[in-house]
Amino acid sequence: MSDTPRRSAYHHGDLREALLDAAGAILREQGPAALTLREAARRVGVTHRALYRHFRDKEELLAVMAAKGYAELLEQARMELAAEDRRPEDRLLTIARVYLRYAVADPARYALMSGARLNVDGRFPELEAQVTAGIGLLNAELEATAPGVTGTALRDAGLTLWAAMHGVADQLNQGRIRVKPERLDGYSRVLLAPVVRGLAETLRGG
Amino acid sequence: MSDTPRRSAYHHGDLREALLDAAGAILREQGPAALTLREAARRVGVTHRALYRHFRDKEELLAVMAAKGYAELLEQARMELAAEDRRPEDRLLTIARVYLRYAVADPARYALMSGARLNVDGRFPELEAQVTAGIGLLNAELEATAPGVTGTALRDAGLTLWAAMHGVADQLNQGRIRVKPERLDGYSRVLLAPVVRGLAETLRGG
DNA sequence: ACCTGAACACCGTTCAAGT
DNA sequence: ACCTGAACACCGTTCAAGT
Repeated sequence: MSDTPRRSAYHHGDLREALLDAAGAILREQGPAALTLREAARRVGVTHRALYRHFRDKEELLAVMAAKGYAELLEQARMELAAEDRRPEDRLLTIARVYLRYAVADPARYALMSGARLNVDGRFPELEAQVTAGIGLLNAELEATAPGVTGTALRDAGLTLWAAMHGVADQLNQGRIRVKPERLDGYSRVLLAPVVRGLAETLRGG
Repeated sequence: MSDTPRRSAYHHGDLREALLDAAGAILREQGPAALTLREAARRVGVTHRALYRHFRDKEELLAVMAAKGYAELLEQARMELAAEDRRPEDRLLTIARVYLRYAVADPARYALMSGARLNVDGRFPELEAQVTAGIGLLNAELEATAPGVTGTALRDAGLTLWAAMHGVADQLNQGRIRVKPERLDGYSRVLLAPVVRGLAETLRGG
C-alpha cells in the first residue's frame, strides 16, 4: 500500500540483479524503445545515477542481459538434448525447436541478443564466450551427421544452420510467419528440416 | 567558402529527397545511432522543424528509406536474373548473391530494412508492397526448381530460403563471418547451396 | 506553401557531494 | 561502499508565428 520505494532492499549487493530483472521486464512488457536506464532505476526505486555503480554505461547493461540470455538458451538446449537421444538430424532439429521457442517467447530480448554487435573491440568477452559456446554445441551435433568432416566444412555448415534458425526467428517475430503457439514446433520442423537435410548431404560429400 | 546554409536550393520540392539522401549518408557513414532528424536537417541546411512538412515523424522517414532500399535491391536482382539464364538452382543462388552484396554494401541500411517491423498496423503499405514483391520474385524462381508444387509448400520453402539469406547477411555484418570482398560471392554460394539443394529436393517430394 | 523560433518532456552521462 | 542532486548536451515533437 505504501508508495515509498523500498530502497533498503538493495543494500546487500542485489541492486545489480534487481536492475537486470527490471530491465528485462521493461524489454518484455514494453519493448526496446522503453528500455531506458532511468526507467529501470525507477522500477527498483532508486535514482538513475545509482546504476552507474554497477554498470559502466547502458551498453554494458545490455551486454550483460544478452550474455545471460545466451546462457539460458544454451542451458535449455543442453537439457532438451540430454532428454532426447535420437538420430543426429533430429537432434539438430531439437536445437532449432529450442532456439525458436526461446526467440518467440520474448522477441525484444531476442532482438537484443541477435542485434547490433555489442561486443565491438572485444569489450564484453563474457558475451562472446556464450556465443562461442553456442556455436560449439551446434557444430558438435552437426559433426555427428557426417563423422570425420573437416574443420572448415563443418564450420560453414554450422554458420548456415545458425543463419537459417536466426532468419526464421526474425520472420516469426516480425509477424511474417504467423503460427499458433501449439504449432510452432511442428512448423519449425517443416521450415528447417530441408536445411538440415541439404547440409547433412553436402557434408557427407554429395 | 561561405558557411551560410544554402536554403534557396530546396524551394522546388526537392527538400524531401535531399533529406532522404542526407539520412542515408548519415546511416552509411556514422551508423544508426547517429541518424537523428536534427542531424539530417543540419546536413541539408534547414531547421529540424522543416522536416515535419515532408514526413509525419521519424518512423515515416525510416519507412520511406527502407522501402527505397527494397526497391533498389529488387531492381538489382531483376537485372542480374535477366543477364543470366541458367538452371533454376543457379538462379536462386544469383538472388542470394545480389542479396548478400546489397546487405554488406551498407550494413546500417540493411539493418534498417530487416530490423524491427516498421509497418505495424499497416502504417506503411508501400514498404510492405516492396517486401511482398521480393517474396514473389523468390517464390517464382523457387517454383522453377520443382514445377507444380502446391502453394503452401512453395511459400514455406521461400520463407526458409529468405530466412537463410537474411541470417547469413546478419552474420556477415556482425563480423562473425569474415570474408574479403572479392570472395563474398563464392562464399555465399558455399553457405547457401546446401540450403537450395535441400529445399529443391524436398519440394520435388523427397 | 514552406520554413523558423521557442518550448516541453524526455534521454545518457558527468561532477560534486551526501551518509 | 553506495547512493543522491543538480547540471549538461543531446533527442523527437508540439505550438504559434513568420514570409
